Amino acid sequence: MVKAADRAKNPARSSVWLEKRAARAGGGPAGLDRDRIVAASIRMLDEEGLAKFSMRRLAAELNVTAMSLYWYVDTKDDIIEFALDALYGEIDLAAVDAAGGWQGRIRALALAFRRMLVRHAWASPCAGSYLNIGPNAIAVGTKIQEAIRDTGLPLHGLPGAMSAVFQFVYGYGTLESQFGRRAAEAGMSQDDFFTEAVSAFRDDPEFAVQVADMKEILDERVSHGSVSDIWERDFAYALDILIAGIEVMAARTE
Amino acid sequence: MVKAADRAKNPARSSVWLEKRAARAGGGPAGLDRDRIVAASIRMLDEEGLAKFSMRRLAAELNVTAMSLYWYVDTKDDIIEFALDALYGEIDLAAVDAAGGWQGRIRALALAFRRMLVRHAWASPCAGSYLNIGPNAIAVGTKIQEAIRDTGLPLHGLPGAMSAVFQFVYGYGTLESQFGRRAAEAGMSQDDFFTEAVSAFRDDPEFAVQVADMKEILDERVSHGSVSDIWERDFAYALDILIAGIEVMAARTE
DNA sequence: CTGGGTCTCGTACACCGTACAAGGGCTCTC
DNA sequence: GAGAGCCCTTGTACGGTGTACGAGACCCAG
Repeated sequence: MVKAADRAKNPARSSVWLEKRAARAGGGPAGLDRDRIVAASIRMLDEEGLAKFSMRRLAAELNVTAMSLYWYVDTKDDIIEFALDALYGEIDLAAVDAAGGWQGRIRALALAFRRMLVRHAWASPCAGSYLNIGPNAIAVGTKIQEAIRDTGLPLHGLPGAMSAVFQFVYGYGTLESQFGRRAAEAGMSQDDFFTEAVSAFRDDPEFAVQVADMKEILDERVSHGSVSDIWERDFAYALDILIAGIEVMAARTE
Repeated sequence: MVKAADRAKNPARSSVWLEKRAARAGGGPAGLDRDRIVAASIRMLDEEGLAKFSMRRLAAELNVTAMSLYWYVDTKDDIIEFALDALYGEIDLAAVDAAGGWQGRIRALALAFRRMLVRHAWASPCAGSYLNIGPNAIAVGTKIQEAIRDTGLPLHGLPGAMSAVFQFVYGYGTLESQFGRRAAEAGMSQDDFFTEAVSAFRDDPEFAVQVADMKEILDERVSHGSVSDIWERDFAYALDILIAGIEVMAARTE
């Protein structure tokens, strides 16, 4: 029974997870349920994207009216925050433990995180602007901390190292997933889309000099294979750099 | 005179910059102008945020009706894309050249990029989902390529190295700016906001074990100073890792 | 039978992006 | 001077959005 009046007491709550109230039971005639709402949301977000996702459409999917959802949830943002945390749950932490050494665990975590972002193109805009303090996000964060802690870096370097690796993964996953999303929306393959995007400045005489500089890199890129091969290769190389860098910094302070 | 019919021929154009049409002159009675529109947009976005930014509000700011804007611009998204590119123009590339060595130039570029993202909290959600192929973005990208090229890394490693550094900066800037934005929206200092966010799991008995693991890091963090000091320190350390990693990888292939 | 909680729905409000057509004012041509 | 035509601005309208509010429908306890 948290109605508007109660909600108004907490006007700028910055995350659902800071709300202490428990989830609604949900044995009503419509068979609604917070978990069902979140699951349906993820399905719709995956299929139609963040832009088309609306309370009315979600409600229709669940054979219910929009306002029914508000019994289980305070705002649309809360649904998205729940959905986002559920995505963190897709990351298989047991598999991470199976990898050997902190290097292996960091690689495994980075890859799983990146794959999650790419699989759900709506996730990275959300992850970027919410707090990510749900239980699944925290669990992933803890695993990350454990891995970073084992690098042998000094205490004051641990947060920086965590950022170096996982803010990179977030950025990379964002780039990759949004590129894929826009290509799909334009009805093109990623390869065609890449060609079109490059054409924006390749054809512009003002950028002729710059293009000459880039040409070598672009050519190497194209000759290497498809865009999706490139995503893999560059990601792997970046991780190599990061791990090498951590090893060096750890050795320096021994 | 690109009207709806013409626009429909290019239904899913993925960037303003792929449009060939030149900007509208704009000597009309209202003194409107694409540059004026973009400048006003940046001002409003800085002050009120992406969520409150609307065509009607922007038009009111310019003493004009919403539909007038559509003479100079095809969609709201186009305005944002123009505004975003203008932000890249704030990055002082001449100052970057003044820094010594590729290490210095990478540090200078990274810092300037991060500062830009933090100064304009609306920028990182946008930068994440648009293509960033406007003239200013390309100019920055070119400077980045030049710096990376001088690292001595093999050709096939250059894109990965670029990503390692600048997707990290993007991710870090996103985290920092969105954290600042949410704190401001909640009417708190970043320090208070941080405390509240941590409390979400610190108080939860389920996470007691995890918190024990984190405690050392959190304590070190708090003892080090304010949140904004921490942002600086961790960013610097992450860049140290990245540069060390690049140096190692370059040496390996010599 | 009568509450009162749990859940769903209908209606309504303010706001959004933008399509469309109707102008006003200017300049250029006859 | 009259008219045509372009540049720019506006009014109105459509189909959406999130969600506040109040009215019910159902069920279970007293």
